Amino acid sequence: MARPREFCIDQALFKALNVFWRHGFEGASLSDLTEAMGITRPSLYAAYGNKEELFRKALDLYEETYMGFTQEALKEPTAYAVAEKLLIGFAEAATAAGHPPGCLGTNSVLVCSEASEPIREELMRRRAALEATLRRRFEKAKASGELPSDTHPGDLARFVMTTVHGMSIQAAGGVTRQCLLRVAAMALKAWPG
Amino acid sequence: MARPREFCIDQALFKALNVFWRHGFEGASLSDLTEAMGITRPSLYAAYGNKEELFRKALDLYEETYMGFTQEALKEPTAYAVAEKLLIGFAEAATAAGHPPGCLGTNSVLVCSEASEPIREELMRRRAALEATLRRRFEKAKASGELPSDTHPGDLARFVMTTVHGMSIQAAGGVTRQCLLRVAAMALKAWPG
DNA sequence: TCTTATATCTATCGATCGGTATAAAATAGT
DNA sequence: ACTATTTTATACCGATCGATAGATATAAGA
Repeated sequence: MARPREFCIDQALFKALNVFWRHGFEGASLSDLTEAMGITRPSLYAAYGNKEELFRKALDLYEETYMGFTQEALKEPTAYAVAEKLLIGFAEAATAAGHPPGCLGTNSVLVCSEASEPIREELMRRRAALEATLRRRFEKAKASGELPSDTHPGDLARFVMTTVHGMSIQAAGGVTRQCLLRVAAMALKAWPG
Repeated sequence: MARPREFCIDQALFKALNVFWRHGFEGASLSDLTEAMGITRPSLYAAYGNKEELFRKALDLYEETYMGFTQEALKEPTAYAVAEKLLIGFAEAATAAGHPPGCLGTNSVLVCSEASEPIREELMRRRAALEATLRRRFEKAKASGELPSDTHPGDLARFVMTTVHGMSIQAAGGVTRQCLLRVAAMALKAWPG
């Protein structure tokens, strides 16, 4: 009973996701976004709220679309397999064709002006959540005897996350998938036991 | 034979370095910079050129002041000791008191608007230079028999740099020095041989 | 003291930032 | 055909961006 929208919300959100991925939250201007999405500013605000909400929606879409392997990895039977799948998954996701290299989360998490602190904190929260999940998985493995009793699950989780973030930076700098996979394999050599 | 400058160029540059460190190149506005430096805009332009040149000068000062340990590390007698000193040095530098956490180079290298691409490329260049130096050091160690003959020096250098960059992100997120040192120790367990 | 040279201050530049008021265009229901 | 409702496009908002013009203040040399 009203004029229908002339663009597809999800399709335009994908375009926005790509812009954010490449330039980060602050580096992506509304002009960049609307041009890539093929819509005007008022359409963007009517459909998504504002730039920050658009970013959060893009972030959700990103996790659904590209980070699904993390939930898959956590289902692996052994802690080692979880870490392996996580590292390989990130190496592949950060270098996949069809989207910018690196990790959207990492790309916007480091520094920003004070105006974007809420976004930075949101990203840090999500990052910490994954690390905590990983730590709990490793605690379980330690309790079940899979990991040696002198293993520190928190350290192990942090080490895996450190490698993941490092790979994300390397990927953003143009390092190839093969190279990252070798980095992942090397990190796994540090596995305890 | 002219009016003397009322501020110390090096001292003000240190203030600018801190602002860039915390907010990155784009996230640091001229207002942030001049306020921290205690000078006005025209003074800044007269003394340093423009924002980009100021950043490069701050970057040089940063490497002199905080990254000296990398050159020290490269003088270590064994490849393992080089890697160890590099990892420990970064862990400590990224968490030292008196300046923002993390690494200035990493903080501005990830993403930016198209206007700051030159800065991004400069940082990537410096990063790649350190990795190449490291790789050559590991090649020497392989030739001399210190490293097993099936070792890939490029992979090893990339793995060390990946860990360093990952630690930088962790530090920027508030991870403590002790935690980072344990990450460094864990990474060294992957050492070949 | 007068000139010359540089530094500083105030005030502003054009461009761009994120965001919006307004009104025309397009649909569905009556 | 008319009304209600939503989307669209144009044109603009105040704020901030990096950068600078012009005038004033402060020194050294003649």
